[in-house]
Amino acid sequence: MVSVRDVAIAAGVSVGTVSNVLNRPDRVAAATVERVNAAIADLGFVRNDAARQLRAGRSRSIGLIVLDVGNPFFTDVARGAERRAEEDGFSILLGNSDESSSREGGYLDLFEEQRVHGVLISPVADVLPRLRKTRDRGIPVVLVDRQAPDRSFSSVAVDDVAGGRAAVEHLIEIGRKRIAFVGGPESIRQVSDRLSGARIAASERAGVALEYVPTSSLTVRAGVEAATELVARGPASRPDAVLAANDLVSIGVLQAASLAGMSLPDDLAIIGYDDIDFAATATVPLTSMRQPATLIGHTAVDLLLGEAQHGEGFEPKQIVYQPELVVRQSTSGR
Amino acid sequence: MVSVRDVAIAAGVSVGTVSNVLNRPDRVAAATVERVNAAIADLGFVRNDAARQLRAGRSRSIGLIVLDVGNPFFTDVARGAERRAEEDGFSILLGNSDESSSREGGYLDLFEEQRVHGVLISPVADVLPRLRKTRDRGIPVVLVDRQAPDRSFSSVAVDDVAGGRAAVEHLIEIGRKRIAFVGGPESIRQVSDRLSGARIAASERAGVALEYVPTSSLTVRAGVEAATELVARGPASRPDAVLAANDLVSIGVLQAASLAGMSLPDDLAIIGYDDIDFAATATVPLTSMRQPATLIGHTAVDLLLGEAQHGEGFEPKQIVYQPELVVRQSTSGR
DNA sequence: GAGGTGAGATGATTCGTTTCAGCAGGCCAC
DNA sequence: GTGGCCTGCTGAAACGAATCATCTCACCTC
Repeated sequence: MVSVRDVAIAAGVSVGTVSNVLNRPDRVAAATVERVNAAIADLGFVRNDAARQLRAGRSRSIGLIVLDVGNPFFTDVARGAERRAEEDGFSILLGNSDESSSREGGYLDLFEEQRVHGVLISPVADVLPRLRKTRDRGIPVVLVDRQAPDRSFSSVAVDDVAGGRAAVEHLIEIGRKRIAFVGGPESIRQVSDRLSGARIAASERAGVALEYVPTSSLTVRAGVEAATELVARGPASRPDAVLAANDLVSIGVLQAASLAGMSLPDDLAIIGYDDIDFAATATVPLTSMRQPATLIGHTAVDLLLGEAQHGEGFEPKQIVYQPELVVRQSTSGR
Repeated sequence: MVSVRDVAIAAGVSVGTVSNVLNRPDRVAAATVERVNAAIADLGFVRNDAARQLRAGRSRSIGLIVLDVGNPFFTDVARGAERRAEEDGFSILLGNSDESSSREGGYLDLFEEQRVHGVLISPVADVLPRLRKTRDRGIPVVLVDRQAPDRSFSSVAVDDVAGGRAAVEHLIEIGRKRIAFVGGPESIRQVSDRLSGARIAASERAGVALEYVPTSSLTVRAGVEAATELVARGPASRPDAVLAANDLVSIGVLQAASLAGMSLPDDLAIIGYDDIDFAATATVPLTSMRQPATLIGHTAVDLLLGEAQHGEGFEPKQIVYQPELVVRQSTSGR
């Protein structure tokens, strides 16, 4: 492996000069810059990032921990974050917790060891104490798609209570009375917030019943399982509408309901959440609550870099976007 | 920031002993281990990965560059890779080239600077010379979903020629004569291989015409655009079947065709490629060529770690899986 | 020609970890 | 009592880049 030292020897200068060529070429005479660059190309020199980081004290990476890489919502968040990070010469390390606390913890450990510039996280459950430790070690943390109850962390979120509420209000408007909320686990804030929004909307209207149908995760498979149980009930006790905690679950519900021969949305109206690209292309195009995924990622990195610059005593900021109802066939029947 | 040195002082031992507690606790007396661990917990010591790496000469990460993180096929590959890497204590750095050579190059630079343990890449176009350099620097490279024409690299791929061929044979079997292959750019090997497989199948049957409809990328949007142009033609010159280069494109085609009021699969049969989860849940469930995505990622890491251990003179291995036709409504009409 | 200036280059030092030759002291065998 | 051999621990030497106080020297001014 060739190091700055080798380059320095080859170019007939000192290591300090090579370093200057690399980092502040304006301080070096043009002829020297050229000579050093020639030596670099010649020897195939590649900077050792570990050495830079060791010296600098921290890395130029930002850790991002998401609940599920298989969910397009999160890949969109990641894409937004990456684009913003790129602007400032940072890169994103993507970690996938798969809704598991232990995997989440593993990534936090990893990111701390890497002396990451900051951490963006869509937390599984209550890792707030852990995150406080991380921040105490000097690593800024920004919550994604979730707010800290005590406002002690910066966050970029969408108003999930309002979203759950708007979704159920829409279902009520189209005449539905027996509504099921499908999703879980409740420990995920997105789930519990959307559920409580749904409950508020339902309680405001007489004659509307809201049932909570828990699932163990937010996947297509979980949606299929929950819906299979639902449609197996008699038509009388069966709900006439489903609000799913996210689009993956709603696609599962839709799949199971069609398979059981139900007519959509007549027998069952379905609303999803996130408005991923595939919602519009589903068997019956899905009504969904749209969230500005790319923007969320972008803003989160913004906040993080701001916090990283200001250092201590930075006032956490909470950003909340509003979701938007996108009506399609699964609730409008064309 | 607390270092091994601080821990050593706190525990009343030397730095060497702290390091041994961290890495080979069996060589240290039990009482000492305990004392050191207490000091670590007490001070909140976190290893500095940069320093470890600098010493070790390379990192415990593996770089993975994919063409599109938004494509579930690649997130499945990533998941498989991650699972396998985890087993040996490695982590995956995920880079998204978005089919852009310059972004791809950027990630390669980054990974080289990080002295990554190895690189898994689904290449955009002809980066082979560049990859050779990377390997010459001592970083093993494994191609994913693509073979090196000269077998100079290890690779894990799926037989795309066979896949394209099988797909078109299926279309011919169900009586289609005017087949369009939609996808691009051709510089992506997956596209050109699937296309040439398709051409072989078409040429073997008299009276079957195959048309190539290029797109600029492999996305839903690109599929919509291409299909919009196709359906605008008169029914006589319009194809009666489409093979899309991947599922995202096929979903776009399907969307545009339905919107234009075409009856599927009667007016237009559609086959996708990859069999992502969303293929089965599309407006009209999509026939698709299934690829073992998770297995591909798993195997790629396997090969990589093997190559990394053997060092020089490692004989590259080419692994080729066979795709599998999954017939659904978009070609069977229920 | 003395004194001053500043661009350009230098090289010792630093970051935190791992490694490894070597040391202390206890124990056993002869 | 000496030599040999453990076990457990030590401390200095790397790893590669960045920093910064310091030096050199060409050039300018009076």
